[in-house]
Amino acid sequence: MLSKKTKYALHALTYLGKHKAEGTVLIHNIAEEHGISHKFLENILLELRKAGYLGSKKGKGGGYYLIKEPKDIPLSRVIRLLDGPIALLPCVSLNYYEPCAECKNEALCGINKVMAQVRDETLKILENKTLQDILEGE
Amino acid sequence: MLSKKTKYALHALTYLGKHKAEGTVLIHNIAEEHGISHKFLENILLELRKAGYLGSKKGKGGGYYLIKEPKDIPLSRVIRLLDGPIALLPCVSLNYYEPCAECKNEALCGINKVMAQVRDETLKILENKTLQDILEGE
DNA sequence: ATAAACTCTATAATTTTTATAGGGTTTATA
DNA sequence: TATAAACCCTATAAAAATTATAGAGTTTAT
Repeated sequence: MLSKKTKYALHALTYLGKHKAEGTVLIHNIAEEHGISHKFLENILLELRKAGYLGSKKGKGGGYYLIKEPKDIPLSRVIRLLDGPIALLPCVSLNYYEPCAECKNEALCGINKVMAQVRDETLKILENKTLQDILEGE
Repeated sequence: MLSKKTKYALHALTYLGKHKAEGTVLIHNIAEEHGISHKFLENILLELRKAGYLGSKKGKGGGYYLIKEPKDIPLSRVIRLLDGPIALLPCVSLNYYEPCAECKNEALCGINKVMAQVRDETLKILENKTLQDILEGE
């Protein structure tokens, strides 16, 4: 399951996508719309900005806005940013690889092999679904 | 990512599949092979037995053994049993459904729609990979 | 009778996630 | 140029979930 962080990030991105015409949007408005803690959401938007998905304007009249096209924001990226690996095991993660302590030899591990396949097929799904798809469903 | 519980369950099932000829296998042997806590693994094997994957023999000379064919143990089942939902959000879980607090109307939620598609496609993957596939990779 | 091995439930320890707090910086505008 | 609005940043607290342990049953081969 996705963490609340990732879920809220998706809500925020969706909100920003829908309100693109308004220029900037306040954290406050997004938080209120979904009943999310303002401060918690603040941290999430900060991460999304640092990762290059959002721009911000400081000071009075400021706010956040999308700086990427919705079609260029795949679920895979948002999930990796906020939740970490998409792979089901650390030993097959492309971006967060770590060996599994209980496994003596990865090359001889059937679980490793199958999970690498699962990862590849899962990635295909998550790379092909974008914010655009979410927006089209609203 | 899978919890250690699920990961250890897969190791245990694999071990039991490989040692099918021996009749029963001791918790101890599996735990030692992978450096897993005996007691922790004990709880996991208990769950697998209650779920109908394993049989056990009590008393001296007892142990665990597979009672399902490896091809009839899909990853989806093992994951659901030990880790819970496969869906990325509670609002699209088939087996563990719960509404999302921050969502006013599921029918109008683009995230919900996309995640239902992701769930369907992910399930296809996890229902088609079985213990058999793992065993063939060892 | 005894020891081996699974059964079951409770609880403790650890880690991760979620949430809050509060001072800092920037900027529009009166 | 003072002020208030709004994002910036880091630290810490609270809550929840995961991981691990404990210990008293029960069953069974010998």
